[in-house]
Order: sequence, then C-alpha cells, then structure tokens
Amino acid sequence: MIAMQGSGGGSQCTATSSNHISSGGKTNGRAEGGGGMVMRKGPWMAEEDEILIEYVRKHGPRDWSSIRSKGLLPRTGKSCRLRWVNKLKPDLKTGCKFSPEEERIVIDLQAQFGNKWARIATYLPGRTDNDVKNFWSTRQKRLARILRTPLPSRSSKNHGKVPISSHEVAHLEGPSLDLILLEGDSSNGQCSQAASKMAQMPDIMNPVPLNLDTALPLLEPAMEKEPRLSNNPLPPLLLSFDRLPHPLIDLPLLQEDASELLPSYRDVSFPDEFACLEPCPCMPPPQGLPFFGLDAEQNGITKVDKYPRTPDFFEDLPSDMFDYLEQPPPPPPPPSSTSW
DNA sequence: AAACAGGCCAACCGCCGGCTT
DNA sequence: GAAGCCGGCGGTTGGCCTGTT
Repeated sequence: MIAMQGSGGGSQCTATSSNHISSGGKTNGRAEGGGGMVMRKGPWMAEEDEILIEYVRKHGPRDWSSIRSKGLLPRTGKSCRLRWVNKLKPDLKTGCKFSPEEERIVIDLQAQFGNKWARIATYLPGRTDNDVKNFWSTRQKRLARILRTPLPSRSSKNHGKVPISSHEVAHLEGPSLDLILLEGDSSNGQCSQAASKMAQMPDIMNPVPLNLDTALPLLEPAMEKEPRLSNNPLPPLLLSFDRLPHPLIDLPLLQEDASELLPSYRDVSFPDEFACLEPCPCMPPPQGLPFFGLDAEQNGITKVDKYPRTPDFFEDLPSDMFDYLEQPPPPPPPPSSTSW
C-alpha cells in the first residue's frame, strides 16, 4: 500500500484518505471504450485505486493504456495516469493548503512561466499541476470577486506559452486604457482616494487585466478597512504589476490625468520587452533594488528583471507598503525524475 | 435552521507534441 | 512524409464542504 503522507514541512497537512468517494459523482458516467469495453467515468472507487497502485508497483507509471487493454480497469489510460499523478502518487501533500512560501513560489513562477502549471509544480514538492492550477484559479476568482471585475477573457487564451504581462495585455487588447491604478498604500486608505480619482475617467473601466501577484495582498486588507471599496460598484483601481513599479514607466500613470499620459506610456516599446524571456538587450540589467522573487539564474531559472529601479522611488512609498513581501527562500530544484 | 455564497478539488475534455509504424 | 497512437498539459466543469447571513 502507498502511505499518503504529507511532507514534513506541512504541519497543516492531514494524511487524508486518497479516496474521497461520493456515490453519484460528477459524471459517474459510462462510456464505450475501445474494444467494446464499457469505460467507467467519474469518481474512483477504492478497489480501482488498489488495482492501479498494484499495476504501478509492478510496471511503473507507464503504459497507461495497457491497464485498459489488459482488462485490469475499465478506465482510459489518461484517466489512470491522472488518478495516479494527482491522487495516488506517494508523497503528495494531500489536503494541505499552500503555505505562504509555496504561494510566493507559485506567484513568482507564474509571472515568469505563465500558466505552465506542470513546470511550476516541479518546484513544489508534493504538489501537482492540478494543485497549482486550482490554487491559482481560486486566487483569480477571489480577486475578481473583490474587485467586482470579470476574469480575464478566456477567449484570448495564452495557452501559457509566454507569460503575458499586464502591460502586454494593455497592448493586445485595444485602444482603451485597460490598466487600472492602485495608488498608494492600501493600508491607509489611499487606494480609495485613487478610486475616486479614477472613477472620474469612465473610459478606462474595461477590461481589467489583473495581476494578482501584488493586487491581492494589497487589496484584501484595504477592503477590510475600506468596505465602501467593495460595496460600491466603483471600478477597482489597480495598477497591474507583475513586478514593482518603475518610476519612468509607471509613475506617469500616477499623475492626475493618466489618460493624457497614455500616449507617452504606449510609446514605450513594451512589446519587444515583453517578448523577452531571456536577458533582454533592449533594457539595461536590473540594478539597485530588491527583487521580491527568485534569484537570477538560479536552479535553471533566469529571472529577468526587466526594469531598473532606483531607491528614490521606494523612498517615496510608505515604508510598510511591501511588508507583506518577504524574500522568499529559493525554490527547491526541480526533483530529479525518479524512475518509478 | 435554512439558504446562500464562496472555496476547494477531483476529474473530464480537448489540444498538442513526440513517438512509432 | 503521413497517419495513428499515446501521454502530457492546460482549461473547464461541477459536486461537496464550509462559513456567513
């Protein structure tokens, strides 16, 4: 049998049963598989898990389709693989919420890799791509709800091939200013002042490409202290950063009338920059300021800090503005592919 | 206590790329 | 080179659980 054990670090982990079997699951359907075999769908039964575990123990996690062809289970190979990867594999952190460290890793790697959940999951021992995906999805929904904004359009799928920065979205999605501004320290109500300002600019309220990395931790405390932000249908004011603000590029948006400055903002050659996943010759290397993320060139990850930052900029910010951000520990290297 | 909303998560679907024939 | 198969991956769905009203 496989012991479902949480990792040592996850004190909240509960060694839950791998089988959450509810009679009458989502589909509980049957489908005709190849060879006339009636394929089972829906929640897995404990007996099926045992068969699958036994198969993997004997043959390793491969040749999934042979499980069906040998008549061991009335499940597709894909279904078997998914069940193994997401639930039955040893050392999964089943029933354990993401730790703050894990959240930071996900946030940072998502900014770098885009929706490459499987890749991101390799940096999170015990987590599957499904876990990461669900975590991120929940996060998106939560912020969307807080901001009362639609989630980013699903029609413009990025398929995770290239991380789309908020600025890139601004270029892709049309003529209107679709970056929303969060100004100042959310903890002292400045964001509500910004909200009032921006509410006077009706043209900028659609759509809202959100970067949750910074917005969520900033906004949630703000919502608690400023309920009217969440109670009003006020458009949220969120400058969508997947990085810390750059004084030359972003500060213009902090001016009284951002729309007047939009042309200059757009004149900056963003598309080329954001096409860069490797160190980009079009921008100088990062210097001076801390990056709240991965170290550059660590564990095979090249974190490209595209923007030089000056200490002056941060001196103008409330000193505790980024208190919620700590230097995260470096992510563990991707686990070497264990031959199971 | 009931209704509702939101969070969580398992599992399916469709697409894509690699491999084999 | 083309076709088919298979596994991997990301997106999506929908049911259950939990907290709030």
